[in-house]
Amino acid sequence: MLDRLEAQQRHCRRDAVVISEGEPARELYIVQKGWLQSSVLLGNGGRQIMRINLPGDIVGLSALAFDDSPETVTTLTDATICPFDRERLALLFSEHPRLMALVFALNVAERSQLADRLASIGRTSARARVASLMCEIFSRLRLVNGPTSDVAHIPLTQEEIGDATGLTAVHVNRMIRNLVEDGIIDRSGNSFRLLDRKRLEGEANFTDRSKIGTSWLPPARN
Amino acid sequence: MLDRLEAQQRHCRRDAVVISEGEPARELYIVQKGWLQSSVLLGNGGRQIMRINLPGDIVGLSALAFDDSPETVTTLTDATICPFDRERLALLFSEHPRLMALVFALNVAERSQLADRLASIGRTSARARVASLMCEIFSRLRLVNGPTSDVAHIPLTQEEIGDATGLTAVHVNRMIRNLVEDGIIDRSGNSFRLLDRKRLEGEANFTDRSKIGTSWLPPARN
DNA sequence: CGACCCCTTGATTAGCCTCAACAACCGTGG
DNA sequence: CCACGGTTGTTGAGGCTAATCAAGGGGTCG
Repeated sequence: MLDRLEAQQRHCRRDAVVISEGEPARELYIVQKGWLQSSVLLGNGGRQIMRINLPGDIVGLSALAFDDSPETVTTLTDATICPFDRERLALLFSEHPRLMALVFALNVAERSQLADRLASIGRTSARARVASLMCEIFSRLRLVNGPTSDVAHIPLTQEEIGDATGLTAVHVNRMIRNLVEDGIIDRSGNSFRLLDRKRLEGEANFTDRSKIGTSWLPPARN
Repeated sequence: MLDRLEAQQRHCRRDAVVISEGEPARELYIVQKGWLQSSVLLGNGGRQIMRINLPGDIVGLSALAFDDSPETVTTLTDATICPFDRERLALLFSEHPRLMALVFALNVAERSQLADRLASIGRTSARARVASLMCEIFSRLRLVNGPTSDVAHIPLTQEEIGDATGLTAVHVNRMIRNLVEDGIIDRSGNSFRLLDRKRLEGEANFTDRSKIGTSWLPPARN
């Protein structure tokens, strides 16, 4: 059934706008390849990146509550996405309650990650915020690439890391070099290596939210 | 069906802990009366309030993804809540897809409100953050009390407003008096009156997320 | 080769935090 | 009834974190 949702493929190159803030959005997308980001623009010219979307993510769920999208979704790299419209999902709701409950659970988990980011930005230092973002990305990449990958190419400019953590690009730069100096991570270009995961997660106050419990789910229909 | 979820009632007095961060939580709650708040504690002693829960809210949805709750839920006033366990919701999933889709949509809307708060804290000034919280509360109270209520008793200490906006109590105090001085809101004790909604919402960069679209929902089963 | 983007670094500034003291209010118990 | 401690709100002074401003370097793409 999920495969059927991925029947259509759309290829996008870097910096393509998939969903535009304030405009009608009746489609959802499953990310199959590449990185995307969801963000909002503010009246004062600022931008806040809400989430980095990796392969396996469902993007555009807000179409389920609003006719017009509250956020912009843009590709960070060349990407392949699978569009389907929300009525398709309604069908899924009706016919496959167990699957739907799983999607619901994933959405709840995503909300928790957003909450973690909120706590990070609201109540921790710049260094901890950057560390937190790193933790989240590494943790989620482990789901995609396997549990041993402690080195990653992260296609984010420091400006974008700043927009995700509520900092300026200049200060992000200082914090990253700071973490490198202390031997917690290593970096060359956009490739990062996790040297001391314990310490990074400690400083970031990080909790892994990628394992979800499914024992409560309703049974499959047939 | 929803009435049946509210069959059991539990009365809690102020400052009661309903759900504890890190502890097993297999129950959900519908808020029937009173105010609650969801928050997390950080290693550095800080606290971040994620959401103010008002009557009509469903609290504890994170039980759908995690066996242990990622957040603490506490009453801000005496309150009446209706507990039901998550297997009940699984049943709802199976038998009433339309209703379930609606709950899903509500959860998505909640996520958008969280995202708005994130943008507010990450990218706007202290004054705008306080204004934003005010907007959200007034907007949601309008859903509960009718569209004309521009005066409200808000049972939050300035410390709590600070924990919701990522500020200190001291600075919250200054920002509130700031808004009062400028004739945007009025206050005596914890009673607030909205004097200039346009300006408050403008400064806060506020968008109302309480109206959700339901045209895509699957049909009712019978 | 030049234009542009991104990274890097230094100097200065501003916004919010910290610390501190006191007033107002509340529920409690004497 | 009042005394009391505890919580919350208020205000001022000073300090620190991160923003802003500015300049230059390196890489890439046309």
